[in-house]
Amino acid sequence: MNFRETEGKWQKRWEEARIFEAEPKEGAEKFYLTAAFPYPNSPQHIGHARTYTTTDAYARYMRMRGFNVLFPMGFHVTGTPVLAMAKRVAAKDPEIIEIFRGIYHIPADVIPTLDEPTRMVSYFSREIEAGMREIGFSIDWRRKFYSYDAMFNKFIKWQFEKLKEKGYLVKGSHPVPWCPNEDNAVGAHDTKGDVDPDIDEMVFIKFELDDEPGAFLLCATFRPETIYGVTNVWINPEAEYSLASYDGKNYYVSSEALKALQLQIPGLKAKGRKNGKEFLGKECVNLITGENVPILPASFVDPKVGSGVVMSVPAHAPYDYLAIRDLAGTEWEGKALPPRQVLELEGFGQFPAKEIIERMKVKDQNDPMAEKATEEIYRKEAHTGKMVIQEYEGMRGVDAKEKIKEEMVVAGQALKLYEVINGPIWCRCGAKVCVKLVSDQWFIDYGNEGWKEETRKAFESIKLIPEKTRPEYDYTIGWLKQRACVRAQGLGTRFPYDETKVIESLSDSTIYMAFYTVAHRLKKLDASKLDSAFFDCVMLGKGDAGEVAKKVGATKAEIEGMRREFLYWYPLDSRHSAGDLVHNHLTFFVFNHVAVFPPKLWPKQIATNGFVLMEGSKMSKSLGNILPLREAIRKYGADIVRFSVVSGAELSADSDFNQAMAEGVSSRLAWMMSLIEENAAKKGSGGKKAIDSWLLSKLHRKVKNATQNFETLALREVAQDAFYNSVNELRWYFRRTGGKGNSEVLSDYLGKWVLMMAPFTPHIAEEAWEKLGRKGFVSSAEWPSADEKLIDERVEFAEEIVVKTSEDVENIIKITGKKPVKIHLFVASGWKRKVYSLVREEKRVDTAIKRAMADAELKGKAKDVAKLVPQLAKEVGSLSALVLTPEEELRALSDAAEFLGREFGAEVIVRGEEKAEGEQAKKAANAKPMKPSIFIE
RNA sequence: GCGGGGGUGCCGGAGUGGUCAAACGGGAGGGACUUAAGAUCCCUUGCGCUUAGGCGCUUCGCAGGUCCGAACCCUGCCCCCCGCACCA
Repeated sequence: MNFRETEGKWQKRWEEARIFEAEPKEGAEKFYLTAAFPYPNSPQHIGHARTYTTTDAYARYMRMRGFNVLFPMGFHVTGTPVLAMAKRVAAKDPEIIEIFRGIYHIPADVIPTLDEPTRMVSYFSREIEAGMREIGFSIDWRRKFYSYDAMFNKFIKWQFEKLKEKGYLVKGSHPVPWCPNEDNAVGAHDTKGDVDPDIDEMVFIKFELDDEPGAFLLCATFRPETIYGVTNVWINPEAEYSLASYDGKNYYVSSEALKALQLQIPGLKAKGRKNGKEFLGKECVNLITGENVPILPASFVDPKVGSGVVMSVPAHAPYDYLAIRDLAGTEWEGKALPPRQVLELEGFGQFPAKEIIERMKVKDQNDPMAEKATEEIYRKEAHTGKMVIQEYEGMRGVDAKEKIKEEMVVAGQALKLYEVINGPIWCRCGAKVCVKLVSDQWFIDYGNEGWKEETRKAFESIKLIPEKTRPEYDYTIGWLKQRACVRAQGLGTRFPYDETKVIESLSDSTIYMAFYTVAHRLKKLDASKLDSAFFDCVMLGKGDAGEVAKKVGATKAEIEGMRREFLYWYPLDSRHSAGDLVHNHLTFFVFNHVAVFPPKLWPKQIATNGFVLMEGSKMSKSLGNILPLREAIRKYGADIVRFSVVSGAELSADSDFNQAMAEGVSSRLAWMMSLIEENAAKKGSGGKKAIDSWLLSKLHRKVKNATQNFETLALREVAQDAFYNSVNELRWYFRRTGGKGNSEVLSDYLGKWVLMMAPFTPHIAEEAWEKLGRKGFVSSAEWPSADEKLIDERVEFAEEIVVKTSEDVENIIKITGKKPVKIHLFVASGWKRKVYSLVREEKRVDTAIKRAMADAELKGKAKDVAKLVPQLAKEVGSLSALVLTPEEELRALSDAAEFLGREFGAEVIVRGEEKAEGEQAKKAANAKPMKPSIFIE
C-alpha cells in the first residue's frame, strides 16, 4: 500500500468535511487544548513533531471520546532571531546559507529572498503549516494568526494594560549583553558561534596610588573576601592604561576595559593615558587593611578582562602565586609582601594555591593547567573554605564574599559592575560583546509576593503531566524575580508605555490561547478600530456590548457572540510543550492568567514532553543530523513519523527516531493492513473456541488499559499495547488456529484496533476503517469501550498454560532427542489444587501440611500430600493466586491439542492424571496444578 | 553551588519486595520458505552443568544494611543529563 497517497486522500477528505473546524456546540462538552506555537525562523524538524503529535493524538482521542475539541495553531514571530538571520542572509553569510541549503534543502533561488524578516517569517510559516497539514494534525486553521498581526498587537497592548493596573509592571535598570559597535543588546543568535553571553557581577576594588592621592587603580575580582590576603597589585606592563574620572575621583583601568565600563558608568570620562610600565615599582594602598602594597608586572593579566588590573593573593589564587614565583631572578623578586592566609581549607595547609600548583605540577602563569587549578581551588574555598580573618572567622567563603563586598561598596571602597564571564564573545559584526546597564528598563514583576501566592494557588488545581514536574514549577515560582519585558528592537508589539520599545517574546506569549477563541471572528473587523474596551468586553465581560460594537464597527450580536465563544472554550483544558519551557514560558503562562483572568478561567492542565533524538544523538546543526519534518514524511510516511515520535519513549523522556524502528513500524502496519483487507472479504464462520475468548479478553483488556493510559498521556503504553502487542497476539492467534481464525472475532478485534490506532496513525486508520466497511470517518468515530465481561483472567491464564506446556514439550524433545509420535498430557487432580493454595498462603511446609491434615479429603491422601507440599513450597514465589479447576485446565489443553499436535507432528492426548494407566501412571502422578505432566512416546 | 531527572543485558528501554536471567523493540547467530535476494515465520542470544520439562553460579552504578527473600526498601558514596532568566 502506498502510505503517502492514502495520506493525501484522507487529508483532502477531512478538509472538505471540515471535521476539525470547531464551533461551540450546545450539549457537547468542550475540550480546548493548545501547543506552544512555532517560531518560524527555520522549517520544522522531526523534534518539533513530538509536542504537536502528542497534542494531536490527545485531541483526536478526546474527539473520539465525544468531546467538542478545539486545537488551533498560530505563529510566534516576536523577537530578534529572525532579524539576525535575515541580516545574515542579506550579507550572504555562508554558514547560514549552508544550513538552509544543506540541512533544510531550501531551493537555491528561494534563499536570497529570505533577506528580509517578514519574508523569512512568511516563507517558513508556510513551510511549517504545510508540514503540519501533511502530518495530519487535526488543527482548526481558520484561527491562525501571527504574533505581529495588528489584531494581536491590540490584544497584547490590552494585556499589558491589565498588568500595569495591577502594579505588575515596574521600571528599573538592568545589565544586558551589548554590542558597543551596533549599540544593541545581543542574544546568542547575534554572536559568532551562537554563544549565549553569561553575565555575572564582578567587584572592582579601589587601591589608592601612593604618589597620586585621589587616583585609584581598580582591581576587578570575583573574590572580594581575599582582599585581606593581598600582597601586591598586578599590571600588565605591555598594556596601555587610561585615566578616567567619575564623581570627582580618578581611576586607572586598561584602555580596553574603559570602553566596556563606560556602558555601565555613563559619567565615566577618559582624561589621559599611561603605559603599564610606568606603574611598576610604585605602591598603592589597600584601603581595607591600610597597608601599602607594591605594583608589579604579570603577563597573565589580560587588559581585555575586567579592568586590566588585578589584586594579588598568592595564598589562594594559583595565578598570583605563579606570577610571584615567575618574578624570581628579576628586579622585582622579593618585592611583594609575604603570602597571607585568608581562608582555611580542609586537606590543605596555609597556602592552598601553592599546594595545588605543586600537586598539579603547573609550570608557570602561562601554563593552561593554571586555569584548572584556579577553578578547583575557587570552588573548594567558596563552599568548604572557612574564613580565618578575625571579624569573619569561621564564615564560609561564599558568605564572607557577599558580606565583604557589600561593606566595601557601602564604604565607597569598591564598585559593583558586570562582566561577561564566558568571554570574550564576539558579535557577528566583529565587536567584542560588553555589558550595558540599561536604564529605564521595564520589567514584569514576577517577584511580587501576592502574585506569586495566587499563582501557587492556581497550580494547586492544575493537573500536571507528568506530575513529577511539580517541584520544578514550585522552584521556578520561588526564584522568579523581575523580568525585563521589552527590547530595543525585534518584531512584535510596541510597548504601550514606551513606544520606542518592543515587547519581548516570552512576555507576549502568555495568554494568547485566549486569542484563538475569537481569532477567526476578529478577521472580519478593522484592527485599527479595536481598543482595550473591546477586549475588556469580550474577555472579561466588562462594559456595554452595544457601545463596543458601535466603536469597532460590528453588530452587538457579533460582540456578544465573541464573548459567548470565548466563554465556551475557556478555560484552557490542556497546554502542551516540551519540558524546557517549564522554567519560563509555562510558569509565566500561569502567572499571567492569574493576573488577567478570574480563577474559573485559569488553565486546568499542563503536559510536557521530552525531545527527539536522531539515531541516538541530539540533533544539532553542527552534527548535521537534523531531519526536517517534511523530508521525514516523504521518506517514511506521516503515520510512521507520528507513531515513532510518540511511542518511542515515555512522555517526559527523550525518544529516539531511528530508521530501524521506523521500518519496523512500517512493516507491521502493512501486515495489519493486509489482514484487514483479507478479513474484510471473509464471512463469519464457526463457533468460538477457547482461543477466541482469549483473543477477545486480550482485546478488551487492551481497550480498558488504553483508555486509562490516555488519562496521564502515557502514549507510549497505549502505543506499545495497541500496536506491538496486538501484532504479537494476532500472530499467536493465527499460529494457534492454523491460520483459520474466527472471522467474527477477528473483525471485532481489527475494528477496535483501528479505533485505538486512530489517534496515532489517523490516515492508515481511516483507510482501514473504510476497508472494514465502517461508516463515516474513524476520526469522528466513537472510542471503543471495554466489555468487562469479556475480560477473563482465567481464560488468559489457561492460554498461558498452553504456551508453557508447549515450551516444556519442546524442551523435553530437545534434551531427549526423541521424535514424538504421541504426546500425553495429564492434568493434575482437584485435591492438588487445594494443596497448591494452602502452600501459597502458608509459604511453609509444616504449617501447610498441618492445615492439609485438617481437610477430610487431603487427610485421606496424607502420603501424597506430604510429597507434594515440599515440591510446591520450593517455588513458593511463583505460585499463582488464581487457581484453575481441573476442568478448565483440561478444556484449555484439549482445545489446544490440535495445535500442539501440529507444532510437534504428533498426536496429542489430554486426560486427567487419574485416567493414566500402566507406565504412564507414574509420570502422570507428577502433574501439578497449571503444570500438566507430559509423557512422550 | 542550587533545583530537577537518571544510572538495568550487545544497544534502546520495561520492571519498584517473591511468578526476574529480567517485558517490548533493535542488533547478532541458527533454521524454514525462496532459483536468489527481500519480506515473513520459528529458535537461540550472562556462565556452567544436565539424555524428561531441570540444577547451580554470577548479574540490574559502587559499598554497606533491613528481610525467609531486594534490580525493587534504608544509609552512604560515585557518575551522567537538563535548567539557573531577559533567550526563542
